[in-house]
Amino acid sequence: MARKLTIRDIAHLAGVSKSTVSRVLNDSINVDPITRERVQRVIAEQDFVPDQTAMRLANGDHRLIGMLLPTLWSFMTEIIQGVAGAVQDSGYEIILYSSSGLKDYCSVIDRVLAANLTSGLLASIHTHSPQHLVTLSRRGLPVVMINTTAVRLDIPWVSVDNAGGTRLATRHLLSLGHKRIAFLFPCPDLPCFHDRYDGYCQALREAGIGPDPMLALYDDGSIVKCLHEIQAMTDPPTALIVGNDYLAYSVLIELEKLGWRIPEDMAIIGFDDIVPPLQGRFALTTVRQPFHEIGQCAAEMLLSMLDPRFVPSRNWWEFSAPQDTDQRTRANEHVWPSCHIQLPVTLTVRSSCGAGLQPLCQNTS
Amino acid sequence: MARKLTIRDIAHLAGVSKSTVSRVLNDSINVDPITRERVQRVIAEQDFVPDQTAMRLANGDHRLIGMLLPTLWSFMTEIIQGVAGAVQDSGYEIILYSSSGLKDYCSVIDRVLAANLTSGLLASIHTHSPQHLVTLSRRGLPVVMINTTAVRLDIPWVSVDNAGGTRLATRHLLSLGHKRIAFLFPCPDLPCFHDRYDGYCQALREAGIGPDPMLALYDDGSIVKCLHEIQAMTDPPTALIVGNDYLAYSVLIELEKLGWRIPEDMAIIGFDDIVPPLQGRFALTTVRQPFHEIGQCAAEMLLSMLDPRFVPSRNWWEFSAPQDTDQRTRANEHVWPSCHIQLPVTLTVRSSCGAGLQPLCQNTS
DNA sequence: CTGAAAGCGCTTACAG
DNA sequence: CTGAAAGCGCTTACAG
Repeated sequence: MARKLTIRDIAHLAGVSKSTVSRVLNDSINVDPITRERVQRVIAEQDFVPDQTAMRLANGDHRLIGMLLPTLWSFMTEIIQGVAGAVQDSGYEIILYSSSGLKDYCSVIDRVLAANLTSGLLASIHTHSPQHLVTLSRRGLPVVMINTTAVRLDIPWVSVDNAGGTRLATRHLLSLGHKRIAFLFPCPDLPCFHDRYDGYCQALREAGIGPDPMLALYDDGSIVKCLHEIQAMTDPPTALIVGNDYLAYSVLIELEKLGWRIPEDMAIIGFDDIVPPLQGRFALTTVRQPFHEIGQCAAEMLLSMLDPRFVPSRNWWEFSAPQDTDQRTRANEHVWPSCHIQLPVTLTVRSSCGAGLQPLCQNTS
Repeated sequence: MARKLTIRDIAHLAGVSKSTVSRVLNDSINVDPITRERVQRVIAEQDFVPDQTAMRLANGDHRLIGMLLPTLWSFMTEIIQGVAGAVQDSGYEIILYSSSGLKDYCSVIDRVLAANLTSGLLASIHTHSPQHLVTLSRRGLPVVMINTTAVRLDIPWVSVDNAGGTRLATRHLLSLGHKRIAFLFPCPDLPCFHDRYDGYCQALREAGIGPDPMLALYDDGSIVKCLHEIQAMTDPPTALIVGNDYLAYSVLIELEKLGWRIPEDMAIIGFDDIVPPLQGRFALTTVRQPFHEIGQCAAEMLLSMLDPRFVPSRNWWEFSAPQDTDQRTRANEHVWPSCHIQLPVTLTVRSSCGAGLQPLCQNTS
C-alpha cells in the first residue's frame, strides 16, 4: 500500500501550513473561507483521513469507549448492537474488554485505565461486586453500568423497571382468575430479583391479596425438588412467575417431564424474552426487556458525560429511577453522577400463561 | 484523579534517562541488570503503566485489531468470546466496528483503515460481497474472514466443514432407515448452503442413492407452500435436512400447526445448534458449529499474521481446507495469504430425527 | 550499557 | 486569518 499521507503532505499540496490544515480538519472558525475550501478540496482529492492515534495523543482525548463484557448471554448481542448504533457517528470507537474467565475484573479495569487508552467505560458486570467501579466513578471516571443486577448503586446505570415488569405479569395472571401465584427466584442474592419480587407483591396487595411467604420459592439447583414442594402444598399455586427466562424454560422442561400441562396445570410467566424463534410449542409469556434500547441509552449517557455537546437521540431522563427525581431537581448541574435510568418493559403474552392466542401487549411506562 | 505518571517521572525517580526506562519497558537486552532492577522497582512502586496511545504512535504498531460485525445473531456472542479469549494476553485490543444497518460496509472499512487505528481486521460479513476485503487483503492488509458464507474466497478465512456436517446428518438419517431425504435451502445463493447440499448428496451416493432433484427444496419465504409441495408428492420424503437451525425451527412450528408429528411423520435435522436452552419439546437434532473455536482460531490466525512470534494455542493447520493442502507444501513461506481453515462439526442428536433419547455424538474430523 | 536528540502525526497557544 | 514552535508520551538510531 502507498505511504500514508500526513497532514504535512496536505499542507504542501494546498500551499499552507500544517496548522491551517489542522484548523480545517477541526472545523476551527479562524480560517479564511477561500483557504478552507482549497484545503478541503485537497483533502477530498487525496482521500486524506488524519491518523487517529496521533490525534488522540495530541489532544489528550482518546475518543475510545471501553466496553467491559461478562460471559455473554445471547441477549448481549442486542445490547452490543444498541451501543454500536449509538456510537456509530459520534467519532468514538468501542474497544472490547472481556471480563469473563477467571481473571479478576478489577485488575482488568485497572490496567485498562492505567494504559490511558479509553476515556470512558461501559460496564456490564453481573456476578462480581462492582465496588471497584463505584470508587473509580466517584473519583471522576466516566462510567455507566449496563443492565446491572445490583441496582442499588450510586453510580450511573441503565436498567429496566424490574418491579413494573413483574407487577404487569402478576396483574395479568390475576386478571385471568389466578389467586395463588408463586414467585421463583433464580438465585437469592441479586437485587434485581428482589425488585421483581417486590413488583409481584405490590400487584398482589393492590388486588387485596397478602403475599404468602410459602409462595416465594428459590431455585437451589434442583428445580425438581422445588416442583415437588409445590405438589406437596395443601393449597398449591396455579400460576408461577419465574425470575428469568432461562430458568423458566428449564421449569417448562421439567414440568413436561412430570406430565404437567401448561397452562392448564400451571400458568407460567418468565422475564427477559430470550429465544424469540421458538414461539410454537414452548410459547412462554414473558416480560420483555428492551435490550437494544438499554445499550443505546447507556452509550448515549456515556457520550454525554464525555462530551457535553452530545445530543442524545431521545429524552431518556423521563425514565429516571424514582429515587433520583427529587435530587435531580435540586442539583441539576450534577445530573450525571447520580443518573439512573429504568427503561419500561413490556409483557409479551404467548400461551404459557393461559391467555389464549389473542395478541396482547402492555407496558410499564 | 492524580496526574498520570509518564516515562519521564519514572526516569527521574530511578535516576536514569527516558531511553533507559523505555528499554526496560520493552525488554531490551542492552540494560545493565542492576539498572533494570532499579527501574523495575520504581515502575512497580508507582504502578506505572505506559500510555498506550503514545506507544502506538511512536512505534507505528497500533496493537489494535478491528472486528467488523454484521447484524448479530445469537451465536455471535460465542464467536466474540472466542476472539476475546485469544486476544486477552496478546497485548492487542479489540475494537468493534458494526457494519450493520444501511451503511455501506466498504466505506466503513475504508475509513477504519485510513484512520490507521487498527493493524488488522477480523471480518464477519455475510450478506454483502466481500470483494473489497479481498482487494485489500491482496494489497497486504492482514485480514481474516470469520465463518463467512462465501467460502470460495482467496483470502484467509475460518469456517466449518459444511459438507462434512450434512454428510454426517444424512448418514445418520440413512442409518435410521430413511430412504427419501429432502434438503431445504434457506436461500439459494450462498455458497455455504451449496456445500451443505453437496455433503448431503455425497452421503446419499455413498449409500447408493442418487440425489433426487425434486427433493432439493428452496425457502422462498413461504414455508407453508414448501410443505404443501412435499405433501403433494407421489413419493414424499420421510426426513428433512434444513440448511440452518433458524429455518428448521420455523419448519417445526409450521409442521406442528399442520398437525404433523415429529419425528414420526417427518424426521428433521438442522444446522448450527443455536438456542441450547430448549431441549425439552422442540428437541432439534442438528449439526453443531464450534463457534467459540471459530472465533479463537480466527483471532489466533490474525495475531500470527501481525506478529510472527505469536504462538497459537493449537495446531489449527490440521484443519486446512483440502484445496489448500497441496499449495501449502509448495509455498510454505506464504502459508498465510492462502490459509483457509475448516473446523470439524459435530452431530448433536436429540429427538427430532427419531433416534430416541440415547445420547450420541459424532464428528467430522 | 547509557543518554541526548530526533521523530511518530497531530494540536494549540503565541506572535504577527 | 496564518505560520513557526512547542508539546502530547513514547521509541530508536546515534554517539559515547
